Amino acid sequence: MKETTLKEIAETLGISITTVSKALKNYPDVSLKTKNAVISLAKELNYTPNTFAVNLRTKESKTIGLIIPEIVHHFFSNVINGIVEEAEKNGYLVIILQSNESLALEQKQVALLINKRVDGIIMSLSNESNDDAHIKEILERGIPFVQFDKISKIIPSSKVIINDQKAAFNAVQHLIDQGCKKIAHIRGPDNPQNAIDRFIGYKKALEKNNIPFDSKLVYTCQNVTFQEGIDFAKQIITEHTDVDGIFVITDLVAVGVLSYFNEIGIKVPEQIAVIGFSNWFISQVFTPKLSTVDQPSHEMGIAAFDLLLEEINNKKDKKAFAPKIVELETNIVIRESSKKK
Amino acid sequence: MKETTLKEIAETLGISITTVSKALKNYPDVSLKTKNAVISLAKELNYTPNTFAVNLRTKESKTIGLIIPEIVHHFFSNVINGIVEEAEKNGYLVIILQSNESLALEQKQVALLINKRVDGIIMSLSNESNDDAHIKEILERGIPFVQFDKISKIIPSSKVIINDQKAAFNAVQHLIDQGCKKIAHIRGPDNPQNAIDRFIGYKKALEKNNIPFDSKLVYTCQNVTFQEGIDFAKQIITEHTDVDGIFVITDLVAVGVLSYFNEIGIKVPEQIAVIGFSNWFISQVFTPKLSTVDQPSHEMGIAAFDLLLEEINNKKDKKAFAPKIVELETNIVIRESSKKK
DNA sequence: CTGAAAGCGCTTACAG
DNA sequence: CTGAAAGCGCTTACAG
Repeated sequence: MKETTLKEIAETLGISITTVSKALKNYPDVSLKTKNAVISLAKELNYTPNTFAVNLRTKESKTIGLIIPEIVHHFFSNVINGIVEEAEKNGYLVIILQSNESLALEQKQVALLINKRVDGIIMSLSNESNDDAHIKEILERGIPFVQFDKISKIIPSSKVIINDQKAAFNAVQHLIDQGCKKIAHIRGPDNPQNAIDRFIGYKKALEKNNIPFDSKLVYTCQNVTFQEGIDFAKQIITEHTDVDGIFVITDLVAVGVLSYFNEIGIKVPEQIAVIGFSNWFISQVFTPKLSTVDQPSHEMGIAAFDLLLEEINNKKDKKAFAPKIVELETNIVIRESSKKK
Repeated sequence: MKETTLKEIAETLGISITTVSKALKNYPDVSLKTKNAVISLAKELNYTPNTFAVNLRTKESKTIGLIIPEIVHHFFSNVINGIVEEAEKNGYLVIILQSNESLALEQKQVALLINKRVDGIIMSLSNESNDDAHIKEILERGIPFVQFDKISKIIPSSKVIINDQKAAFNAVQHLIDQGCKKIAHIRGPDNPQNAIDRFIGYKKALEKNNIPFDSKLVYTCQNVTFQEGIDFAKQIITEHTDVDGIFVITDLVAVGVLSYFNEIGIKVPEQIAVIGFSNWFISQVFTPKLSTVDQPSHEMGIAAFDLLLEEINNKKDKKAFAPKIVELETNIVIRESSKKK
């Protein structure tokens, strides 16, 4: 179908393209009469400015890119939700890409977004990411960039994070307060900073309470799945008959643990207390209800977009911009799976 | 940062812009020597074609729009996943918008995407949608368009659907086969076609088995939430002490039902059998495990994108395109919540 | 208050 | 094999 252009409106009205453009953009130096004529004709013809031309002229697309490891994930879909909503409110659209936890895909996707000339990029790294070249390229090209959740500490960009060490510390301290003496940890993969930090928080809590750290009590997820929860739960009770508490990297895995314990009749929390991380929806409806650390996912999305927008605007105004780090609060949510007392 | 352009490459090499463009696009009528020189300089300068200019010239953006009611929803995030993956494979990017089940937002978002001149639009209607004007505008403008899941039957576009009537019929028949005599239905809101069709399937199954239909046994969700499951479960057992089966519009609500029955000690399936719809992840880990209808969400996403791509390509070739309807198979998944025998 | 003109960075039909 | 030129549809500095 033929799209209406400024030229057509100008010709129909017998005025110049310049004036039509100004009238539609409400410039002050157009007579009211002309303005009204233009606006009403534009409306009649269903005129919509050609974004491709506008983008080319203004060098911005009012579109940002978002790369996340997994869309089908309670935490990430909530973050997406926050970003998309906040972006729309501010006149921006969001292109979503999923790295599937693969570094190769992530690199390709960064290239796609650079190529697409999005106004900015928001990203959470894949578990495989241990190479920064593609991230550095984003910064070198001067593209506004915000990291969240799984971040690279050494990349000097804005970040939206939580204090994983502290949150993990509190979760483990809570288990200790409930009387747990031998606490296992099912941790995340080796690369992600948040898995590392939660592990450090676990160790620090033990140390603080004079409980010796035992590396044999630490189990490392490869894929962070429900099934791994089942498998590690089995392994833990086989290898350590006296474990009485488990701190798990994330709720999905923790629910796997609970599910296995339900099946073989281990009483939670009486025999073994369990606490997860993320406050996934399922955690509050599972039996027993899972204790966890609430992460403000929707708010993280909003904060990430806001930081990006600030950087985009500063860039437009040619103002310097120093990366900012926003740290959001987390809360321990105590439910049935850890309440021994 | 300054971006490299064709012009710069041309000037550096002392050749024309035309030749540079052709060399990079691998036209056959460029000497190998020139081609190599261009390619290697382009690489060195990190050249990336300016998509804004390419879009303007070619009149396509290799970007599609997706409007869904809710991102944070197991079914929809799986569909998004399928669409985003399939799009990327075919060189397309996906802009996501969420209508939040609001007609007003949905209308605004359609306008945004039209304005953005995406190459096509994929959409699932909001529960509020009972007005087609904005959808018709998509078609009138000749924008390739595919509906899925919550569709408008009368809009002549391509569609990816399941046979909701049949699937619901089978689910209810299954309850009857288990010996249920009085089956309640917690249905979805009034507008969505799939809620209507599932309701019809429910009625047909009763009819087929000579069970009288009783409108008092039908409960209508407004927001399709976990909490509504709890509330309706309570209402059902208060109002009808002899209900022995419930067919629920979707798993999220069904899990609410199960959760309430767990709490007050009603035995599922012995006293009341329950079956949901969608095969949400949680359904297989809940106690009791929820019977449900498996909907191939990821495949729906792939099919929707493929239909859209076909229409986009036909439009480019100026070929006529007749809307296609793809109906995907569903399967009943029988788990603990409905197995009386 | 109005408009001619340049230019954003590309693609491609056409000429040589 | 190479290149001059037109044109995609806008925006905006500038002149009148």
